[in-house]
Amino acid sequence: MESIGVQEPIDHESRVEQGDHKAVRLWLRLLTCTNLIERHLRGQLRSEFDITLPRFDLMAQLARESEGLTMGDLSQRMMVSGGNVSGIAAQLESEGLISREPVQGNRRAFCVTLTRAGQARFAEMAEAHEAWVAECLGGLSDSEYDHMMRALRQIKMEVGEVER
Amino acid sequence: MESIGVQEPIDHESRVEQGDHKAVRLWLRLLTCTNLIERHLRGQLRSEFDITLPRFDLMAQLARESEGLTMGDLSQRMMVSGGNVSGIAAQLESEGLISREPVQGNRRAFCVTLTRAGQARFAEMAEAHEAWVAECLGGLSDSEYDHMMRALRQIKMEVGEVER
DNA sequence: AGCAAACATTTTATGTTTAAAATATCGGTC
DNA sequence: GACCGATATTTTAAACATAAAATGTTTGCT
Repeated sequence: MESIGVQEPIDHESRVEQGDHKAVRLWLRLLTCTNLIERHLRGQLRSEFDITLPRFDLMAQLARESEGLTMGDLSQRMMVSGGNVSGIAAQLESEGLISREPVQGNRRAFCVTLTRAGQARFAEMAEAHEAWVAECLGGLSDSEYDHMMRALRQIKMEVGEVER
Repeated sequence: MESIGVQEPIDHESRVEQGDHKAVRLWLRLLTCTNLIERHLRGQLRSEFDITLPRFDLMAQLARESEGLTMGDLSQRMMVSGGNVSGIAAQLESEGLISREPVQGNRRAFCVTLTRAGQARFAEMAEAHEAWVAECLGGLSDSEYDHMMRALRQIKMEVGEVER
């Protein structure tokens, strides 16, 4: 016997119905797109570099700050909980890709930086990552790109206001 | 002592630098927005209804299909693995919000439906959920909304092509 | 009928993520 | 200098997520 529901390929967005309002429809499409891209990147990182997306993300933060970042900085920038960063950083440290050194004057904090090996490894990955993202998003025209950027900036602001 | 990096509010997008290309910049902004909204909804569902987002999502699928869905249908529509659905469904079932009954003619499959209690509970939550989403996305003009919807559809198609 | 392949689901092992509690440090106040 | 609230991090427990193996069912083929 067949599956009970529809047979076509289905995702968050396809199942929207009449009763749903515009905002919800947009939200589900946004969620679907982001999930699809994230899943793609995750798979590529795994198959090409045997690394997870969170680990790559942590290294990306450090690559942009040669001075290093504290655990709290990383938590904020990666938008994940502090406990999560602890775990991810522990793994990267054991692989020799990052180092955590005490901050003089504040014994609570660590200064996390990419090791030389980490820098080299990240450089490889970043190039591939950028190409993968371009495959997904590079097809937009300049105008579409600008519209998206503008709309997303506004959305970000509104969520920020709602949250307080 | 202060945090090592910048002091301003920071997220995925703010830390983009010159070297990054357009596609990456758009991707990070997309990711930031989706994460912010998802986090907001997750928190609201938790504080207002003491339910998690995955459980809400599963119930939302069922609410749209009064005939019920199989576990496989749910897995496809929620875009998560089958094993994951098993766990989430088990919890909802133990709370009496969904029921799983055998499908006549196919003893492998279950037909999962919302119980009467589940329907009532979901109706409350859906109304609040829609309002929360509207708070986040309702500020866009019709034109911006249309642009977003169109661009996202195209992105979805391109990712689909890349994936094969 | 017998058998292989596909299907629907659950189980298992592993890993991620969060919120909250625990630990330790810092800064200021009295 | 002792206390208290804020800060930085780690640990813990529970939920979530995946892939892969296991279980049982169905379908098609000979």
